[in-house]
Amino acid sequence: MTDTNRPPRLLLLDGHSLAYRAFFALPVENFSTATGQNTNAVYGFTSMLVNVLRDEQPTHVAVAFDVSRQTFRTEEYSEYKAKRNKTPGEFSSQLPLIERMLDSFSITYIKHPGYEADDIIATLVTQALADETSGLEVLILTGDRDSIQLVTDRSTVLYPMRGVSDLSRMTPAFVEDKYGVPPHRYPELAAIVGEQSDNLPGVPGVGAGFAAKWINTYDGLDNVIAQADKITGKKGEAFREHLGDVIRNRRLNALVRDLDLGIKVDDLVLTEWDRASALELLDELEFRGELRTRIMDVVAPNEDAPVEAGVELDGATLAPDTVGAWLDAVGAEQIGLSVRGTWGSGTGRVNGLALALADGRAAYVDVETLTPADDAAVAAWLADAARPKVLHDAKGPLLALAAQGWDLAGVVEDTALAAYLVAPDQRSYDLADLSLRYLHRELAQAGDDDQGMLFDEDANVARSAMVQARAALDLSAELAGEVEKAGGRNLLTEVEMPLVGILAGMEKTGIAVDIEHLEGLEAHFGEEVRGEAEAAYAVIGKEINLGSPKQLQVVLFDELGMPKTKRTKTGYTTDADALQGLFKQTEHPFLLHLLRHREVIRLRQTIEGLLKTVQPDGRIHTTFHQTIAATGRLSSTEPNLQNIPVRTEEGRRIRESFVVGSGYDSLLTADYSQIEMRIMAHLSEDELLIEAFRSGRDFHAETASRVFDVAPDEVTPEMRAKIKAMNYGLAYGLSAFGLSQQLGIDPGEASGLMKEYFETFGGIRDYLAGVVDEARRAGFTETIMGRRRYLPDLTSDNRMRREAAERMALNAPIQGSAADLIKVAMLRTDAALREAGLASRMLLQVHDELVFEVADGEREQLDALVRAQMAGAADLTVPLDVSVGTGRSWHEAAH
DNA sequence: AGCCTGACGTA
DNA sequence: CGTACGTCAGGCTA
Repeated sequence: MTDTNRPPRLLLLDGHSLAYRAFFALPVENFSTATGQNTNAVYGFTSMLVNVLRDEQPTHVAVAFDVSRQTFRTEEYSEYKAKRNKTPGEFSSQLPLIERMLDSFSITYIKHPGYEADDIIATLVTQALADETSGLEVLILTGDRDSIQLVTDRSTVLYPMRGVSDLSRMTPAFVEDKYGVPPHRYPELAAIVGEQSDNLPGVPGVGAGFAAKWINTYDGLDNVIAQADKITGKKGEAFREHLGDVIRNRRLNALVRDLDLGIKVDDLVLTEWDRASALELLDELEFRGELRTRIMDVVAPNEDAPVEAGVELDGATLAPDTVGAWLDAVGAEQIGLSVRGTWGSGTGRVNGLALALADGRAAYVDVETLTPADDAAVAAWLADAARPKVLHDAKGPLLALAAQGWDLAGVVEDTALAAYLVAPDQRSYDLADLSLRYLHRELAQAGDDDQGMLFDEDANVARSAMVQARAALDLSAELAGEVEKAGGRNLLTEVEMPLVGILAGMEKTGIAVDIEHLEGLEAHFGEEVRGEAEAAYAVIGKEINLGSPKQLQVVLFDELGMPKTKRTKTGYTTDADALQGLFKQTEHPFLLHLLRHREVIRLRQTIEGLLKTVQPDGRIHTTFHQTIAATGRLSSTEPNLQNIPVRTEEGRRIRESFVVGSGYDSLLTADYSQIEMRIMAHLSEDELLIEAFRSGRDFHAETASRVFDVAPDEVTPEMRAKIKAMNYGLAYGLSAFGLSQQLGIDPGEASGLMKEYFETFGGIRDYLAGVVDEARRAGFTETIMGRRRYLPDLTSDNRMRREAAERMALNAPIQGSAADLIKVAMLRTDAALREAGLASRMLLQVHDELVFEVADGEREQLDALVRAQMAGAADLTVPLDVSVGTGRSWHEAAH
């Protein structure tokens, strides 16, 4: 907890020297984003900064940077710092990122042409210490020893000892103890000894010990120089010989203390930081986990800064039998709702409900102590569509409430979905963040006594729930304009929000599992895992962990001397492709056992994972996430039912375990065929492609016949396979190299194939190029329904980043439009099921496929209904082809 | 314990 | 040097 009366403390950082240290301390290969931006220096610098902010609680902060290598020192002595390695580009590219990080923390950074960061720091220290009445303490965090001269009773240097975590606290006593001279004499000592890192040679053969002795004996370097002939021995001789160097060193290592920075210490007060832009940058840099949390915990708003009006919540836990009256008083006003409880795996419970209004009124309903009258009032209010409610992520609450026997209607805004449409790549509009901001303000306003209690006391469960309810309401207002601007209103109210109830239903229903069948498979594959492992050990004559790429590399490349495969960050890949390649070259039997071992252990793992998630009702209840995938797709977790094996025969046996539940007739699967290519045909308006789809014939064969200019019945399987790969790869931004890899043909042939393809389908070529151009211009891509994805990297100077963004720009409208389409299909199907009064139900969505459980006697009707609703989900220039199958299991229902 | 990496399953 | 996801085991660092 922060102390409002804490003493003023100025923290100064040498941005350049710290970042430079971090750059060499942290292995660059372990710190880079998916797009190739190195981040080790940003990471290390930020980590040091945040730790010091946390541990030292400064009130004022500034970061100084060097502008360039050219300073008055290099003018005076051209060799100054010349021995330093040429600054690597991997380092320089990170400096702007550090500046952006500081911007978002609202921390001032300062550069001054012709001078070094050290001089800026020295100037600020001098200013800060000049006013003796202010009581300002100074901390200097730097990796440059020149700053030791700035140490006084009121200013301390924090010097990183090794890596970026250990800081040595250099007080006057510490300096004197370590170097034998007081801080202000340190540069005199350094002048004699020299400074390797600045390429300032000192007196050969003279170390810190002798230098300190001379300085102390003669009272300062000036006197040592004046009485230089009194020093005897070889060292004295050397000193006299290198006197020029010493004098030059002393002149160069003196820090400039009177720069005109145009900034005062008072200007450096820490103010509230820009949370949204910080989060955005953390996302961009892919800083997750520990550092991210540390940043969020530490860089809190400062109480001295002007604070936005805190949330004024006038509310408490409602007394028995007063719930109805409270709700009546609210009437039809919009209300923020936060549900406390648990949900998932097909069940849930509610502990409490928090309600908040824009005018500050709030209430908490403790579900444990509800009277029957309260219960009825809550139930009626929740179910009343005319009482508008705002929630953040309504699906969980919906499930918890349903478990309690309560219906939820009148949800006018789900802020999690609104935020997703505004910023699908980010997690910036996080309700937890907004609530936390509010709680921090509450803490700042509350007395010191109850600060620590706010989070765990019972009353505070209610309090924080109400704050959260209010935060949802405020977030909704904050996002409203953004949603309009992003053109997402229609998607939000017509697609994403209505989908929530359907997903909740699917999760609650789950899918039945044949446990015995799964257990049989587990035993079967388990047997083979052991067999293959033994066979593999026998071949190489020892037992290793076959699941360890590290140990495998030793065996394959060192002991068996196989040719090196493609590089990974940590060595050479042992993935299935590479192992197959190695087998072709070496025919070593170990590889076959290893590959097979991988395959069966994976199958066994999948089965074990599934078995663990089967609930007491004999069904698996996945969780669908609606705000994860940047393109608009759903994702599925715990377990992921969108990646159940299907490609191999053995994999499909796992699909046999997903079966129709008791009381139902069968499973039905319905999927779109070539949905992405159809969308591409629609968006590109390529006549030939549209014609290919309208013909209703084998699409890949049809396109192959066009590309190779042969009659449809002369298309060979090879031709078809090549064009099929091309068709699928197009929407991903496939390169000639990638295509050649996949088809196992030479890059030249692949390149020729692509050229031929694009000449045949000119509309596709123009469309793909146009999509990227337009996205670069607008800053985002758009799907058929107007779902956006922002891609700022399209204008990046970094080729890797830019090209990665270009591939995303190619793919997002296509994958995203397909996502739009199947979401609409789900809504239409759900509505039609209800309209028709059918008991059949939707269970799963797998991107282009829906799985249903068919009620007795509804098979034909459901088949027709689903076909119609899926095919009619959009009106494209090409037909939407839907294939349907039914069977006892998911496998049998496939077609 | 928590995080990262490689490997691999799906559309 | 192909987009979008989630999960697992191994192994490193705290």
